[in-house]
This record gives sequence, structure tokens and C-alpha cells, in this order.
Amino acid sequence: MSDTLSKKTLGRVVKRTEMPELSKPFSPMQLAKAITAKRTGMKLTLMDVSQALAISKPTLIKIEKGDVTVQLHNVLKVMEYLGLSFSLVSDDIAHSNEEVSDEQWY
Amino acid sequence: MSDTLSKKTLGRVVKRTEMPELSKPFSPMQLAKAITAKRTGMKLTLMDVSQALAISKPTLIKIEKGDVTVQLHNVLKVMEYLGLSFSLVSDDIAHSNEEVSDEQWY
DNA sequence: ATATTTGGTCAACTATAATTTACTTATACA
DNA sequence: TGTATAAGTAAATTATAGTTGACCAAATAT
Repeated sequence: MSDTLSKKTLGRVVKRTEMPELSKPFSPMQLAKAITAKRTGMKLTLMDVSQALAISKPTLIKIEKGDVTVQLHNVLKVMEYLGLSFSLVSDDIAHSNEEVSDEQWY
Repeated sequence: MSDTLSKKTLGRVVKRTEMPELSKPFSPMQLAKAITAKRTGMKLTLMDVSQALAISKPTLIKIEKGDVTVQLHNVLKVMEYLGLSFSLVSDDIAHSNEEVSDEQWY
């Protein structure tokens, strides 16, 4: 696996999954891996997050497994809690917001 | 409103909402506006998207209103169809994927 | 080695998102 | 103006995501 161990000054030894490369094209699995990586990196258990956000453990596991049949709401709550965010990418060639051109920006 | 009118060679005149600045921090409303902007820019009706993706019109409207109580699955389907994508942003200070450092990347 | 914690799964139930159908409001164009 | 198209809303039903609680299996600790 792409998991690494990290001994910390406080707490126990935890399995810490590596952060995926954020530059790669978005996929549900990339998101899932990033969430798990952040959570374990912050030494939070599923219980911790579950209690903090009032989201059940099975749902959190669905999210961390890349299952997309979950509420956007729940995913955003988890991401915000862990300090993760989206940015939008449009597949247009190039567009300027300065001037409203007649060209198609989509 | 921040809507603009555009006369097209084919079809009728449609209300086209402006594309939000993708550089701004992510919010559900920014996503909603981007989706509406892309759809109208591509001259697609809600019916078009509804039929193409087998998603009901009320659900599409929820998405385009920034309602987050929708399935991530449905949002991703719409985004992919319109040529929109996410990229992940982590609020870490700076991290390198080249070498595994002892520093916290989260 | 034993105990404890954590991750993960499962079944039954509850909550709620999604669909369908119809209706209304707004927009565009003849 | 009147007509057609599109956006948006609403109620009833269906589908399904979410929760709870128990349980098992790894992993981590003492």
C-alpha cells in the first residue's frame, strides 16, 4: 500500500495514508484519498469526525471509499472540517472576465 | 441581475448568466452559478440536461440554486457533462510530494 | 500475549432526496 | 397582442441515503 507510518511525540503510532497529488485531474477516489490523508495526518479517528460533525461512521467510510452516492452536504462538511476545499475548473481554452467578448468561453 | 443577453445565429435569444470568477474561494453558490452559466452558454435547456443525464428537472434546479442537499453523484454527472471539474485545495502552508518530510503537510 | 482502539461491515429502521405529474410564472418572438 | 418555449414550484409517491447498534477484524498499545 501507499501507506506510511509516523511516530509522533504525542499519541500513538498511526497509519497515515499519503496525500495524493492535488495537481492531478479530479476524481472521486482522489477526493477520498485526500480526505483520509488529511484526517489521519491530523490524528483524528472516524469517531472524532463523526462526533464533531454529527455524521455517522458508515457514511464517513462511504466518503473515504470514494462512494459518490452521498450527500454533497456531508462531503463539504467533512472537507471544511479537515481544511480541504474545491476550486472550480472549466475546460474552456481561455477566458477573460475583464471584457465581455462575443467568443464562447465554454 | 448579472445576466446578459446574447443573440445567436441559430435558436432564440436566451438569458445567459455570467460565468463566476473561478479564482474566488469555493462556495456552493459559486458552483451553482458556474453550472448555470455553462449550461446557458452552451444553449442547453434544463430539459436537455435532464434527458441526457436522466436527472429530473427539479433536481437540476436544486443544483443550480446552490442547494447542497443533493447527491454528489448527480452534481458530478452534471459537471462532467458541461465540462466543469473540481480541483482539490488543501489549506496547508506548503508541501512537497518529492520527499517525505517529517513536517506536517496538513 | 493480552487488551484496547480503530476501521470496516451488516441488517433493520428512519429520514429524506429524487421522481412524476401538473401547474404557474417568466421570457422570447411572431 | 397572443403563442411557444423555458424556468421554476408544489404535492404525492418512490427510491435510497443515513442512522443505530451490534459485530468482526486489524492495527496499536500495555
